[in-house]
Formats: sequence, structure tokens, C-alpha cells
Amino acid sequence: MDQLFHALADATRRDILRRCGRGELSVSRLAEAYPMSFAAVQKHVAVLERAGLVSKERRGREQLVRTDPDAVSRARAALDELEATWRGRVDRMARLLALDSGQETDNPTRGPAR
Amino acid sequence: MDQLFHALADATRRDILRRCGRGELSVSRLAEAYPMSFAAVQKHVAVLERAGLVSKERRGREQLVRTDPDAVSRARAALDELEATWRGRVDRMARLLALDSGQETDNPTRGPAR
DNA sequence: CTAACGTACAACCAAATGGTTGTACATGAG
DNA sequence: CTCATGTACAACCATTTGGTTGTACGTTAG
Repeated sequence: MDQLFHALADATRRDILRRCGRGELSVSRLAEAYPMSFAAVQKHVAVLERAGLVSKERRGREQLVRTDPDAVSRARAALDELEATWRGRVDRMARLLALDSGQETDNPTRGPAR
Repeated sequence: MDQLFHALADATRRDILRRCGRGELSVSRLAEAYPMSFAAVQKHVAVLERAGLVSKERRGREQLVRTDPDAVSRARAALDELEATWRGRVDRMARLLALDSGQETDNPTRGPAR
């Protein structure tokens, strides 16, 4: 979760997600679009990749970047859960949808946060 | 947007959001719940506040923290927009909903059009 | 009034971020 | 083969982050 939201917390990375949603793009092509060095874009892609938002696939000497739609859905689901909590819906929903099965609880209360 | 997602990219802060969704809590009460100093929690609350996720209200010598539901909705909307983009729905939706009016474009590019 | 409580804020520190440049190495084009 | 292209990665730097402690200040309880 941390990595997911952190990856989304940068305008350049969000833009990369948009661009690579429609059709895959090589890192070089991406880099041409931004006012920063190739290496910097490479790092942004790496952050997105670690967060599972993007996957790379080699084609010849190029590395094609493709966004993973499911990852964003995961982030959205997390926000939904958060929203549901303070709307008091969480208890009802938990029972109705049996969310307790595998839902990430994400509670740092008893352990170190970082 | 950056601040919003950045604020969400920390387990402690997300937990604070949950706790302050149901009923307001003073910063001291919050601090008791986490394995860190009062000042650290204070900073986390400040980050949430800057992101507009939370508002503080003074009651006597206490400072009550309350989550703003609309802010999370904003984040969710941003993700929806992102998701819609690479599903090819964006063009259709843009026209249908006239998103071009005031919607935050969030595009750091100076290069070729998107 | 005085003491304890809740808060604010500054100073400091280690680690992570976001950027740079430079170098090395495959791979495809000519 | 040779060279330009696309990538990877290390080293470096300034700034931000997330945490600490310490100090100061207003407010409430006794």
C-alpha cells in the first residue's frame, strides 16, 4: 500500500501511467516526453514497477512499459475501504461481503510503522 | 494531488484517517495509539491537514482531529480518471461529461500532445 | 495560584527522494 | 564489422521525510 500510494504521489509518474495505458511505450519514448534526463524517467518507471503499477517487457533492445489496470483498482479498493470505515458501513459490509477473508487490514498500531 | 497521495502513502496516516473518521480525537489520544513520540504524530496530522484530508478544531486545550470524507472522494475520483484513461473510455467520457471544463489535467509535459 | 495537561515549534539526525552525470553493455541498423 | 540506439547502473548531490529531544506557551483541574 505504501509503495502504491507513494508511486501515485508524483505528477510525472501519474502521467506515465496515463501514457502507457493506451499502448505500450519504450522507456526512451517516455523520456522524450519529459523535461528530465533519461535516467530520471528510468527511476520513475522503476518506482511504478516496484508498486506493481507497471510491468516491463523486452522487445529487442527496447523495454516496453505497460500499466497494469488491476493495480489501480487495488488502490481504489483501499480508498473505498477507508471511506467505508468512517461512514459506519464497514461493519455491515464486512458481514455482508465477508470481507474478513483476505482483506488487508493495514494496521500499524502494535508494530513499528516503517 | 501530490500531497493527497503522499499523505495516503503511510500506514500510520491511513490509520489516523480511520480512527478520526468515527468521532473526533485529540492529538494526544491519537499519539497514545502509536509507538512514536507525540511530536511525530503531530507531524503526521500536519501532513494530513496540508493534504486536506483532515481538519483540526480547538476545544479548550485540546485539538480535535476530524477526517474530511470529501478529500478521500477526491482521491478516488482521480484514480477513476486514471483508470478510465487506459480503458479508452476517456475520450467518450470527456465529451459526455465535458470534463475539459475545469478538471485538473495534471500534466507536467511540455512535449508532444498526449 | 500552581501544577499538570495538551499543544506548538525549533533544532537536529539518518535515511529516502528526485534529480544529475558518467560509464558499461546489448542489440539492431547500415 | 562498426556505430548509433536503448538500457542499466553507480556515484554524487540537494532537498525532503520521518523520527527524535527540548523548550515554550496557553488552558484547565485542584
